[in-house]
Amino acid sequence: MFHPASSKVNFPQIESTILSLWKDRNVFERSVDSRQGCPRFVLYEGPPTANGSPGIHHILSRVFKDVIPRYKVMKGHYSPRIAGWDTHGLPVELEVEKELGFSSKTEIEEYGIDQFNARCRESVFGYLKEWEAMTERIGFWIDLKHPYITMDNNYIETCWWAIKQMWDKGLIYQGYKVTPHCPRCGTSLSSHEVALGYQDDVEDPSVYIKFKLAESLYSEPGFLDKLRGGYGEKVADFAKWLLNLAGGKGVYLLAWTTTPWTLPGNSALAVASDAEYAIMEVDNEYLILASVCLEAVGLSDDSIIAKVKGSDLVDLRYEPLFNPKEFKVPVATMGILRETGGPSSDIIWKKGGILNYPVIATDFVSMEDGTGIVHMAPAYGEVDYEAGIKNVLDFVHTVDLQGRVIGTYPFAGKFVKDADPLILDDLRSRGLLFRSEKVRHTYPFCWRCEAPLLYYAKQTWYIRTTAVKESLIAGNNEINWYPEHIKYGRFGDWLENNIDWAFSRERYWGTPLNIWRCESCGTYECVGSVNDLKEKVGFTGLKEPLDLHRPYIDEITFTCPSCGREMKRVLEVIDCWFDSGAMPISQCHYPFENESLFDDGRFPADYICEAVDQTRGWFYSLHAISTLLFNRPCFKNVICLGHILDAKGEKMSKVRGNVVEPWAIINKYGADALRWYCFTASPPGNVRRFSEDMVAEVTRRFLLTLWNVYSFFITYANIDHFTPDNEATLSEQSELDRWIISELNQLIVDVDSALDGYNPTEAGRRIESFVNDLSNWYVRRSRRRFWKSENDADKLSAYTTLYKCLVTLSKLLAPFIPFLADELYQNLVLTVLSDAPDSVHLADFPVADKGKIDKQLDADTRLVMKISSLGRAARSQAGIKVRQPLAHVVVSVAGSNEQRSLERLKPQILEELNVKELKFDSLQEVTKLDGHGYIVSGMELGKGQELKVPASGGVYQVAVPTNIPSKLQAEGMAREVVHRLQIMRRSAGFDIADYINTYYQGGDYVRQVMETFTDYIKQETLSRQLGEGIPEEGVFTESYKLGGYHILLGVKRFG
RNA sequence: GGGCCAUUAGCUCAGUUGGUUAGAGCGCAGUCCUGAUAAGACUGAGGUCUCUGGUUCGAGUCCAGAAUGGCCCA
Repeated sequence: MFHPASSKVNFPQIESTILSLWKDRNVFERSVDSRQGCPRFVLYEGPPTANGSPGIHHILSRVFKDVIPRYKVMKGHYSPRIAGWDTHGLPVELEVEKELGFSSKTEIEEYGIDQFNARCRESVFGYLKEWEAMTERIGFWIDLKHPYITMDNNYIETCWWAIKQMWDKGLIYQGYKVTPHCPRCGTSLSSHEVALGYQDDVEDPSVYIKFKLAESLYSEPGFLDKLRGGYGEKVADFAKWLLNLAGGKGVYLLAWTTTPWTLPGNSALAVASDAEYAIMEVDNEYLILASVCLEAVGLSDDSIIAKVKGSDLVDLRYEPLFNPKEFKVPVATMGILRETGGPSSDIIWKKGGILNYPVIATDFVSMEDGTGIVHMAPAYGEVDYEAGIKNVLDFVHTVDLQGRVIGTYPFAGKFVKDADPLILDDLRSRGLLFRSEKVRHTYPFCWRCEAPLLYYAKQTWYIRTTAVKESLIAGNNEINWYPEHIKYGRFGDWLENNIDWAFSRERYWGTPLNIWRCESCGTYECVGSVNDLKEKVGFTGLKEPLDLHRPYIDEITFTCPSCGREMKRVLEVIDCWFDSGAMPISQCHYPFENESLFDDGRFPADYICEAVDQTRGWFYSLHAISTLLFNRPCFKNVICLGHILDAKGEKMSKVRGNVVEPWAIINKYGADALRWYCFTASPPGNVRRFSEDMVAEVTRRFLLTLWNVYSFFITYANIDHFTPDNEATLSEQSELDRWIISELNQLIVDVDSALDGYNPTEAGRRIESFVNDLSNWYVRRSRRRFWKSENDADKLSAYTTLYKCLVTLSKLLAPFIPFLADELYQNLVLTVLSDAPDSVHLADFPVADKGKIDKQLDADTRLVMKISSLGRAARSQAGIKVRQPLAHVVVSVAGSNEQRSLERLKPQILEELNVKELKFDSLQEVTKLDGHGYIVSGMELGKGQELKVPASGGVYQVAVPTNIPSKLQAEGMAREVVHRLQIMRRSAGFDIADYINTYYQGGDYVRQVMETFTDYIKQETLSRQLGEGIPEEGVFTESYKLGGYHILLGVKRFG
């Protein structure tokens, strides 16, 4: 006996039972261990940042991570799966800062780095629990007991080893560059972090500033001669000409900017040599700007006094808007670089500056926006900085790392964005602000704290990924991407445009950068392991228990091998993307342990899966580190998921309040429903709109259909005491059974190949369509076979067939909906076969018996369905219920082959359409029957009732007769009576297998029908007796009017 | 400004190398069937396959351009 399976089902409840069953029997561990010695299948878990609750998008990626290894295990692979947690980095620090109410690095340092990091460590564990609970609940099988944790000493040590490898290959360097800097977090961001934080439609000032030509300078005695000597005839003559032209009126160069706060740092103006510039007279002043920009700036051609080339303007001098000397900010002159031989190029700049304020020529001057004259602040722009080096400009820092204006400016102490209006006011009061507007554009913000990023020149550590660019690209060629377009699209493009990885962070909670520097002579050393460190001469400061984090690591010093003074660690920690990208080796503490990593199949991974935002995140950091260290990719296959939006197609965010709470969905519909939705609702690479309705729909459409088939089977199998017997060979298999078995084997082939090709969506949809056929054709057409009283070979065949389908389905579905699949398996298999594996997840994946695939039969059955569908339509049009038997139908098909096919499967059509005979005729003849005693359904009639005969195939017409012989009318009446009695049985609360006595009262016609069909009625309704006259007591009665005749029916439980 | 993806019924999605009348599910209206009943069948309404060109005997499908949306980059 199987355990009863009610058609009323509570999936979440079933799932909780299965969860405890898995736990009790250690099913996950055993599913892994039992495959030891088999070929490996390796999943790398991209570690989630454990500082927030898991969202619906995490569930999406986790179930996609789960389905493939589950499948591979059932296919005979050994697949230990190690969980991982990303514990470092700004996200964690920010959470703690929020708790403590901090808003700057100073506060953290006053609080104490040791305490601060201790809280970070704690905060990470706080979220682990919820993640573990969710992971378990959705059936994501991964070893949560032995996860890799990026903050573990061993993990850090491997990262150190990796950095040391790169250091030894000369791939690590320190650059003085302009980097995107977060003034709140006080650190630079890498380009992939910047990519995470662009915001559209940001409002910024759009201002046009007048830079006054340095007339006073030019009028100094002897200056022009000096110019002539230093810069040549042309420069001096042009200046002289220009001043004469202006005739004492002010001459201004007009420049445009959206960042007024950089104006005090200005030290040059750039023009395009080849462009034409116009000298305009406006309001009794002279303005210079590019001719093509006149219209955009709102100036008319009429005011043009003269036109010159950009190259003419080069080396003109102008007056600073704010003289740095006056406001006491540091100034240096750029351009003298000294190679120190170390990893860093020290830059020796002349202090004090030249303060010459020249016009320079560059090749990046845009004519799209602005005036064709670009304001240059070498400290606050990448191109500005490079132009500064090239043209020996002054380098003026007017802002500190918190983004506050320094010096003695009237707006000193303000955050740059707040200083903007004050700076503009100041300029306006001096008549230097030509126009001030607002612009909306895209601007980068910190991906965590949303502070506007400032481009800021400072020293940063880089990994020279550009050195291995060709290898990065070559390695990518070996990776299978799903969807495919990512490979040479988003990811490939990113590699083609590779730039060095700025990987140091001036922060606290992260893997400390393992570089020590002698403050005295500037010698650098990179330390590759804890032992390396301990062996250093003069080593000091290591405390037990070992903690490689700041501040403890900062206290470790050793003796400089060059000068004998003290080596101290540089203060940076590393980008947490480096942590996660190093996981292939760091999770194993390679090479300090697990040296066999590369020989035993643990590297590279067979499969990884994350959302598309990881293209420049984890996908890249994995690929970069692997290529830098081993010159090969570390993953073979990757599914790249699209983002999840809300039901309206809007991005989910806490601010909008449209975030889906995964627990609510799971508690209501169950994890399987959510999983099935994730797999089948839309292709994984696409953006998807999530809504609860969709989960409800897959539950109804698929899970409940499957459950109904299962529950139907259990109900009848128990009534008939059916016991599956694998040994039994079925001699007398019906066409229907052979068909569904053929479809089943085809399904196995298709699902296997789809999963093998990393396409769970296709696989799932195939299963859906099979279950639909199974339910709506096989079971529907087989109902009578299960219901009939004889236990004959046909009935046994039906049970055996449906059993086979359900058991196979449970195995095919195991990777997708692990709970329901096991529930089915437990009851269908384990209750009868005690020596079977005790979970479906320990079973082998089904193997197709291709010999049982009969494509002809499949096609023929499709034809039967098609003809039946047309027949039902014709009946419906004729208004004749299916319960009313008809003498025959006339059918036209494409040819004699199809006719033979239908003949063979005739019983299915006769029963489905409730007719006694199947007749064939030509298309034309069948069509003519319409309206002449028949209703015809099938091909559309074209205009003028002319049949449009297609060139080939699909010529189907079905004609049903509209007049019904009295004999058949009586039979229809009998079927109607059976139907009513069945409803009454149920209303009376009888069990499905209860025997009853049946009574009736009616006129002569009723009596005649009841007598003629006594046996039939008794058999269908499990009646021991069928008698006229209703007894007084204990009988459930109903009266009906059937076909114009009154009838009173009564049922009573037998015995 | 550049790149990638998407656009097919009210919604979610199929649509094979170009080939007869573009499909399914949900939803809506109606009818039917049913001891699978929290299902099922049939019918109906609902489509300028985003648009404009081009290639072709023939384009939802191939090519070019545009629009809208999403993502990524500058």
